[in-house]
Amino acid sequence: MGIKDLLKFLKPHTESIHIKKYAGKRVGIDAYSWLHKGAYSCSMELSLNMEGDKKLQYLKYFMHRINLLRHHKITPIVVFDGGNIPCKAVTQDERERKRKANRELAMEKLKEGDVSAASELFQRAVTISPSMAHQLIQVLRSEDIEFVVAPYEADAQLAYLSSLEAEKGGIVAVVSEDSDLLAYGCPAVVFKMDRYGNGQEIILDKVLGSSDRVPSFRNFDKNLFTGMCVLAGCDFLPSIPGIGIVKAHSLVSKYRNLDRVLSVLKFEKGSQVPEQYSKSFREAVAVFHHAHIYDAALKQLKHMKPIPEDLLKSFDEELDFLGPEMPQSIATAIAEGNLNPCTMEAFSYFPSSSQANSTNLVRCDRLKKQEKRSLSSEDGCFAAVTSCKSRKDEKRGKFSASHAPFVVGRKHIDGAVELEKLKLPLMNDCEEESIIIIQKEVPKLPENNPFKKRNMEDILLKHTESTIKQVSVLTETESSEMLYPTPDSQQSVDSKPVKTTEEDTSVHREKKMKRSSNCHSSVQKSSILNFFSRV
DNA sequence: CTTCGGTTTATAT
DNA sequence: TAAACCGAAG
Ligand SMILES: [Mn+2]
Repeated sequence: MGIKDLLKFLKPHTESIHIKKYAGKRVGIDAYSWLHKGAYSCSMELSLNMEGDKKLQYLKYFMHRINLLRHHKITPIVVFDGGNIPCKAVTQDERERKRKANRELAMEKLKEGDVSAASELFQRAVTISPSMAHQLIQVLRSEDIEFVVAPYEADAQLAYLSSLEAEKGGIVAVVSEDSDLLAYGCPAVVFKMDRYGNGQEIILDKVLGSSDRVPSFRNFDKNLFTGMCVLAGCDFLPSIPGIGIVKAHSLVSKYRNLDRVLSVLKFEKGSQVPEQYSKSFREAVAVFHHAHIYDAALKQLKHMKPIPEDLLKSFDEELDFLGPEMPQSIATAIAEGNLNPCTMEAFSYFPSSSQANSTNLVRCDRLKKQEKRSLSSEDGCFAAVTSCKSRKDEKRGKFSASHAPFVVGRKHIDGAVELEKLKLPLMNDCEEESIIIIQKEVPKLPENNPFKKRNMEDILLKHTESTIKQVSVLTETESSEMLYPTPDSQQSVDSKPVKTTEEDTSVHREKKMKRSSNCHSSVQKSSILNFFSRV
């Protein structure tokens, strides 16, 4: 989980700041850290997919913070985690195992009638499902907030954005809880930002350049710093037994060269050093430098930093540990929030059960060209569209033409979902991989199924009436000083909804519509605005 | 002092 | 997505 003990170790190098120091700047947001925090306020509702809007409180939490930044004239860029990176698999499996255990315990307690014990356990079982992330994405779209879904780790994407000029979509700082960002070389990170905008800032160059603070990083460059992080133990590679952040730091400062540190370690620790350690070590460092990220200008997958020829050779041209490459169309569909990066299913507009994300309509599968994997037929799948390269293979396997009751191509799939909507220009990506779109049978839900009833549109429609008259000042940047007090003036922040007269309300509404006049349905938009303005 | 392995917290009323 | 915390052992 991040770099073990790094933040504690860097405590002397942190500075308490208020986020308003980034006024006028573009700042990256590590979406999952706020999503997780927000989910705590409604973990049971989410886990059980209960009726009502309480399970949407995580969205309100998130937007509250977004509005805090906007109030201070900061432009937030929200970055989501994407697919799972192979070398992190063990870390993630362990997390999921614990979550499931807690969830089952919670269900037991619930059966026993012990609600408070259950809800405590549900808190430990919270997961941010892709569906939840997608609901947030829809709100961000409606609020014209920039966002991007990273192909793999958000950390890497944020570090990449930090290396760009603002004009090219870059950011000057990142708000996150994750120490990995420093290992990725992020120049400025704000940790532990609270609801008032107070946080702990670490400037990497200050850390490396400072001469008077302890621990000292004299003679460290970013590469050595990253090496120290890996030695201390990271998500990709556990540390050698007995090595923590302190020893990692002293080894690196003593030898000022990672290869030398490794050979010293092998000599001193002997058999305690795993056989594969130095290879894994080099790979982990390479992830921090060359992870796969999305280049929004080129609209394609790239390495965070280009991989030098000799480094590539030293890995025998095998970069599988970075996660598979993907065609431009897929990377873009993921980045723009149209494709679930874990399942490769298209997001359906209507969220289903937020925790069990099972009713998406379309699935997009990638098959390596060479791979002779037989197309396993998932129950309920009945149709496929293939890209041009493999179209001749259509008769292959279970996906014969007779199973495909729709046009092969980009137009329509059986009338249910238009491919256009998915922004998947399938025909462009034939060399690398073939792409298969599978349509699942639309699940037949009973009329009283709560999953079906509770979708975003219902909720928004339902609340349009009640909220339209009660516009709070949360989305208004002018008169909201009292809601976002600066540290010195932060007494009563009980942000009660500001009662407005009918007159005021319509004025507010008009303002909002004007602001978003360039876009589609302003009715729905303003209902979303109002919904997340409610207090 | 440092590392290790476990548990608890993160919300908001 | 994680860090913080705490007692025990090296
Ligand atoms: Mn991370």
